[in-house]
Amino acid sequence: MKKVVVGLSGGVDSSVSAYLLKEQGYEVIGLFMKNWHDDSVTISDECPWLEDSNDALIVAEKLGIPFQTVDLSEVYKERIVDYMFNEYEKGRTPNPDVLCNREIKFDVFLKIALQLGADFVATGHYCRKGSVVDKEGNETYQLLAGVDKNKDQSYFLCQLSQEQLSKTLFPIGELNKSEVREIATANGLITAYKKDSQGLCFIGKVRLPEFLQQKLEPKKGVIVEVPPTAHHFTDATPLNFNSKREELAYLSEKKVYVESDGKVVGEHQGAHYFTIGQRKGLDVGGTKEPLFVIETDVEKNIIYTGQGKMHPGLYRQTLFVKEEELHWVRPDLALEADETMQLEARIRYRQPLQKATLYKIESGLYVDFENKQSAITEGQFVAWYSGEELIGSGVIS
RNA sequence: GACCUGAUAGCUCAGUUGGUAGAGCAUCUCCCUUUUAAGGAGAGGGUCCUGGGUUCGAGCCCCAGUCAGGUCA
Repeated sequence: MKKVVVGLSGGVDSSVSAYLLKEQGYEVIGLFMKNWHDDSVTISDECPWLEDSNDALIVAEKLGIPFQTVDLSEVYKERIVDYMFNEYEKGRTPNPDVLCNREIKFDVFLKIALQLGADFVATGHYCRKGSVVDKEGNETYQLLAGVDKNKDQSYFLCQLSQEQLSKTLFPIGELNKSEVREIATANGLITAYKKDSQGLCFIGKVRLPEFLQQKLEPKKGVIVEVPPTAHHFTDATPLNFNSKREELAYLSEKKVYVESDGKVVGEHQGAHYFTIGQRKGLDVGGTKEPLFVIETDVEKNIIYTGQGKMHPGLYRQTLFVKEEELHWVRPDLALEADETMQLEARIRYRQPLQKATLYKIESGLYVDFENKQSAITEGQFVAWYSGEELIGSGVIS
């Protein structure tokens, strides 16, 4: 009998995952990860992890499976929280949950599971695992979107490797959320109607500026509004490029603003608390349309904004991923320099997939979108899909 | 120095023939969402520059003043 360790979070998804595995005849062990216990930074008043671990325990008892708790908060802080601070300090906008999957759930946690003698780990993610076998008989695993299109969480797993996928099961990937709740209800799992978790996994909902102030000191700077008539947007694009590379390099360039490109419209408490595309929190009124952040300069501590959702500063057609920040879930499909691939991609969770063309060069990969994208943000992950399959991902430069 | 225009929510402004005020933006809350954002819905918020006067009643009319911008000598 194959042995599976399920990460029981105290939510309905992982509860049902455990139930399904048991039904399928696996020997199931429930393991609760405690990764954070500083409640001072969370918005919710209670002590969420205590309640969650308790729910996880009750579910495990109901299912009659062994249950343990592991405290991974030390390594979580090192690999996730510190990474967050570092990224924000550099003016980038990290995605801690993508890292959490790569570094914690499918690394540290996976290793613990293997030490417990498990053949697999399982989670309550809405995604599926498939596989293809080549002529020599080598099996390559596929990361597929969850059947529930509204809940598909494949994006958060975009950094997983073949090694990690090989030891992973996603029991609820074929189900819709409503079906998951039905199963939970039908089997008397107390998590059946528990509200979906939100915010940073394990930490919960935080007010980001307050959270970041633990490490990043506030410092006053100016907010500049750049008019749509600024030269950055009106300069004619060169028509003749010597090569596709040159064109992509041009299209992927970030605009560089200086204070005199616009007028000072307000003051902020630190450019590193803001991200591109952000509207709330600028505290600048008096405009006809809302102001959106089009760029942050953490060196000079200036926030550049543009008026209206359609401001040209918000849009870019092409982005670049550095070679060292490029990851192929399907290494067998990895591009060689000068190769291209037409598929679809997204630059944030739940964004509808966008038609794009990948273009590989020695130093990295261009993702060239058919339509210009709003708020392409450094530090976030771009993930590309062929149909339902997530092929690869990378950090946006 | 004279004249003109303006002074209304945190900001930018609208306010009909005088009947105790509105819109956008901002802010807050909620919804959505296992990142950051975005998005959706709601809410709060005004000595209508000050002081007089006319009127049953003034943000709107009259007078004086203060401040801001402009024009002319």
